[in-house]
Amino acid sequence: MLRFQNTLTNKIEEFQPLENNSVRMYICGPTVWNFAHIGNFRTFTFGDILARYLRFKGYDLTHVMNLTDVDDRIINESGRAGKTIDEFVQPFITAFWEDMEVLGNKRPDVAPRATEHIEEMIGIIQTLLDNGKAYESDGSIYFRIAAFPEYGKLSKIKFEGNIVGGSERIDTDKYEKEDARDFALWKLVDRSEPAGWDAPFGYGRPGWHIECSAMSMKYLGETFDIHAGGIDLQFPHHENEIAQSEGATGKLFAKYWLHGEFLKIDNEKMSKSLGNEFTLRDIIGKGFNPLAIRYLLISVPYNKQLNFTFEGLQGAVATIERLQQFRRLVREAGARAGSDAEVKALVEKSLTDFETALDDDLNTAAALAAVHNLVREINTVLAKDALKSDDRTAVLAAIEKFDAVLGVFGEEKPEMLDEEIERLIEERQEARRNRDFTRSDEIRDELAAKGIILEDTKDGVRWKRK
RNA sequence: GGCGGCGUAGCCAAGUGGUAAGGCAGAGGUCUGCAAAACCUUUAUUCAUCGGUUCGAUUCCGAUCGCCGCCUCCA
Repeated sequence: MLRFQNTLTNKIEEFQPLENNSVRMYICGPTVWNFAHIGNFRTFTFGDILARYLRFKGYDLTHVMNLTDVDDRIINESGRAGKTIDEFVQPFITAFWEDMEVLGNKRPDVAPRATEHIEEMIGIIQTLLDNGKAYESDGSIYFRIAAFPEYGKLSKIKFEGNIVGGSERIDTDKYEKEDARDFALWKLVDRSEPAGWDAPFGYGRPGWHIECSAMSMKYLGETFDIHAGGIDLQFPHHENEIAQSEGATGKLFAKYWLHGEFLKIDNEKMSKSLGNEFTLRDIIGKGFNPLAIRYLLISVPYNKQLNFTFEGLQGAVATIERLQQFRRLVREAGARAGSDAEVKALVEKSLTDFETALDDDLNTAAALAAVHNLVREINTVLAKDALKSDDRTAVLAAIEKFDAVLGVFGEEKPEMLDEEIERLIEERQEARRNRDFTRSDEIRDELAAKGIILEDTKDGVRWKRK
């Protein structure tokens, strides 16, 4: 029984799809104006785990993640570079999908771009104008929060006592609003500016939040199951999405809201000024295995702050190697026919524990513990050379299941031909038989330099790729 | 100032009103020509601090200290 901490209701709730077995999910994606940093990827990796787990549970999932390519920074930067939005943004979109792939995150079913959905945004804004939930002021269109009494239900924000405008903040919506809380749906711009679109209510560009309402409802319907994103989007972005969408349709927008917590670096907030803001590319550039990064990102449940340290990442590297080594050992185990009741029970228990953990609001830490427990127990059996063939099949099947959700075991990619390796190993064995350890170590070092690690066992030499 | 989260061994951390998962690192051992890998043993009388409730609290309540977040673009 899958349960989520629903940030809309602030309760742990049993997951109940709106329709039978199909689940529709929307995750707020990146603003594609630079290389995304490691904190972004924590959220997107959590989204991937969520999607994988829903499929693991047998749900028929539609997974949408948007690409924001139309905010002020993008417009300004592209204008400055003398490029169209598309020219400016395309390299970052390419880089983003490369990063996602390298981290093992699967592509969403639909990844719509804001600039390709201006028409849908205009449609929603027109509806809001028609039903009195939006108004025009100095040519721009604003959402009328006073006309949406439920405003604040997601973030539980109260406006009394909050720091309001005024201070050091420069109000970019410099036009007259009925209420300071009202937010822009459509901003009037001059035709001389780098980017703008024609709408019945004037030439301009969309406000900061309308794109997600437009794209989510286009691909998932007016009411869908899950809306997820980073905690920082809860207010105002998601709150405003609810206001716009429900204001336009009169229907519930999304049933479950899940928010991923922040990532800290060395117990400090990640920021440019502290010089601790790393892109995924920075970290991979330091030579870390992307799978280890993935492991570290999912080693703490999504709704807890994660303290990212390079010491911890180093630990994740060792852990990943242990998991991969485990799969190799199981695959290569010489097994006698049959099955052992105790081993069989171990495998079943680990699968049960794994699913119980993830059912509990996607507790990946506990799920990994279930994996590690099986690894340790089966390694003990392997050390006694006592794994039977049916159990070996069951263990490999369990690894497949774990990895369908976690994606941390990875797959090996050949760099050196197997025959070549086998030939060198044979030569080394010959040298060892002649007790020519100088030569044998030479060969071992040579192979190690090419990422081939040798292990001498009583049954012969085993090799693996690092 | 308003609202929220967190503080568990050297590090990353799960968790619960009934006596501390898991990983990394460390120590000792088995195995090995030496390694590597794997296995075994070992590493928190204690869960920021101080009070309170309770037969019993790390877990509930209050206070204090510290860290983080939202309220302003941001995953």
